[in-house]
Amino acid sequence: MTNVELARRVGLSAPPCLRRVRRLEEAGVIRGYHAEVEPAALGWEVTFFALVGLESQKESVLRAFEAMVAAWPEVRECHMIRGGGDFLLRLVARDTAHENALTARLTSAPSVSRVQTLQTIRTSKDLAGVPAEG
Amino acid sequence: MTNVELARRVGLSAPPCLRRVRRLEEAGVIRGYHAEVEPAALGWEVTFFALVGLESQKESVLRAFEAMVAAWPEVRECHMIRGGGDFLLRLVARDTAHENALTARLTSAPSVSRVQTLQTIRTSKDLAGVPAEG
DNA sequence: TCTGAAACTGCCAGGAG
DNA sequence: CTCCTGGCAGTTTCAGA
Repeated sequence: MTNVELARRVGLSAPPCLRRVRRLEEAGVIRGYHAEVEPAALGWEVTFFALVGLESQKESVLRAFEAMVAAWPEVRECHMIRGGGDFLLRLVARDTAHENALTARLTSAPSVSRVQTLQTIRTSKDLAGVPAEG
Repeated sequence: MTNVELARRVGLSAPPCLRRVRRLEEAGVIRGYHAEVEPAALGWEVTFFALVGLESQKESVLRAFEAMVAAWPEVRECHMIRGGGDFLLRLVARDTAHENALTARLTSAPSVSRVQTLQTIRTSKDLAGVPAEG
């Protein structure tokens, strides 16, 4: 969207509207801008999640796991879960074989004691970010 | 990013670069553009996931559940999970009390038999979309 | 290559603290 | 009185043909 279009929608002239956006960017409220792509069109047919349990809850072990998956491009998200030594990952794979390979790599990774894959059949809702002023 | 900046990065002049982008948009490879915002800055302090099990695997029940959470603004994602009658949700909440209320609403919703909340302690990786040509 | 439009920069005015 | 915020005008750059 152009700035003048945005200004028109919020009922403001263009320059102060642009200044507001700049302020939001510098304040970190707006972290950036992205193009939203179609995964299947780029050859990423499978999206799945993985619940990973580690053998230890030591901070060094947790950090090591996070560093490992940070280097895997197929891992898109890594969330530490309350309750001790568990992570929820979102991964993408080119096909089912690729997905199996990724799961195997996770299972055999250091300090990993348990891997539960959550394969998505269909996604009925997929919105980014948060509600617009709820 | 401006088109000329994009063209410079990919080593192309502006007009053909723009034509390529337009083709990707029309082909559906690029679904749209959006700003990435900081949830905490807008008052959404808590992000959590929920694994929801339903009492039935009947399609009508699944659709009814999807329709229900589609109307909840706090539910940002809803993925049906292979294995039968399970869903993985991503939710945001204003605070812990709000989170508890959302969990309670889920637990007491029609056809819901089980709710396991996955509260995120920290997120070490959070990338949108898919790898850029992996 | 060329034209219209949009992004951006000063400067000024008005209102709230 | 000062600061914040919005509007106006001019310049530069970009989008689109």
